[in-house]
Amino acid sequence: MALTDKNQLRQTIRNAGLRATPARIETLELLHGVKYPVTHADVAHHLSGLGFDQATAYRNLNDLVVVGIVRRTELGDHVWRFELVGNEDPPHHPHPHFLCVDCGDVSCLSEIPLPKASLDSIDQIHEVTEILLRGYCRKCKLNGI
Amino acid sequence: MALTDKNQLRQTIRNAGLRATPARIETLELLHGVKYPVTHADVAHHLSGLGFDQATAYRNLNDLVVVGIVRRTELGDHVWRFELVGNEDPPHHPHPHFLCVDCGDVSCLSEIPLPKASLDSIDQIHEVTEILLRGYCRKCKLNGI
DNA sequence: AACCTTATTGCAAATCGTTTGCGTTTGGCA
DNA sequence: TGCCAAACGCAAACGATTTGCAATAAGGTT
Repeated sequence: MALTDKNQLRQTIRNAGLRATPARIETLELLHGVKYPVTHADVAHHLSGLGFDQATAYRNLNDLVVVGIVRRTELGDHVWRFELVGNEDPPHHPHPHFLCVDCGDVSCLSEIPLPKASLDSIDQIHEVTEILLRGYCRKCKLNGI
Repeated sequence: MALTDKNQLRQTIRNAGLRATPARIETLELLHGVKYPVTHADVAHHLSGLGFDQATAYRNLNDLVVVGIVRRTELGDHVWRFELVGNEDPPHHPHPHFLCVDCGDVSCLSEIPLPKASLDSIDQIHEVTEILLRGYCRKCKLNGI
């Protein structure tokens, strides 16, 4: 009955024009269960524990990105991360992330005010689709960097 | 006499505690000549034209980063980019970049006002060292994306 | 100016994250 | 139920980056 119900997930996938395979359903379930972007490796590891090949994990994530169910992000540490696009309105609006360069933790900063107006005034920029901040998180500060 | 004078570069390298080898001097000269971050491959290609190995290019860039002469950035396309730290004050202040996900061009947005205050108020963040924007540049918009 | 120590280099092989070729399996519409 | 393209598993290919090792060279010392 929940939105993460297997049949619901199956429907989401089918509506996007993809076949609802077990690996894809598992992938979406995993993505529904986290609150920050996960890496290719995270998903591949999870799926391989269920008997799926990691190439399948990679391919499915990319497919889900292509059809717009999932968003792919690069946070500066050379690995792709994935998160559900979700039902935001509009669905693809800029979504800032913060990556701690020390511990690798990622935070979603959906509520932070963006300097949208000033960005629009920059000559080179037509449209900003993503904003990423990097630095040190408080936890790592406490551990004495 | 210029700051990019070979002897000046040699001195900069020596002051940082590294040996002033021809490859390093060439690397710094190249970095002085550009106004946006260049990739490992850019530098490696330039140096290999001068008879240096690409492993040398990679190692030198990383060394220059370690000693603080060069800054390493990741703009979301899975390649490291490098730029001089320069004589800013303070030398490592957040330095926003814009990457066009279509054509790959990079712009430095050193003058754009940052929401510094609001960032500091985010719980997870202790210090922001880098800001990156991605999207489409005007040039690519004109070419009809 | 020759000398010694150790950082740096060249080359090739290794590694990491990711993608792809190909023959086999499977989802889902007819 | 049967068909066919989509998706799979496997293993090999890939591009960016790093590393091991023996040879070379920077720069302080004599």
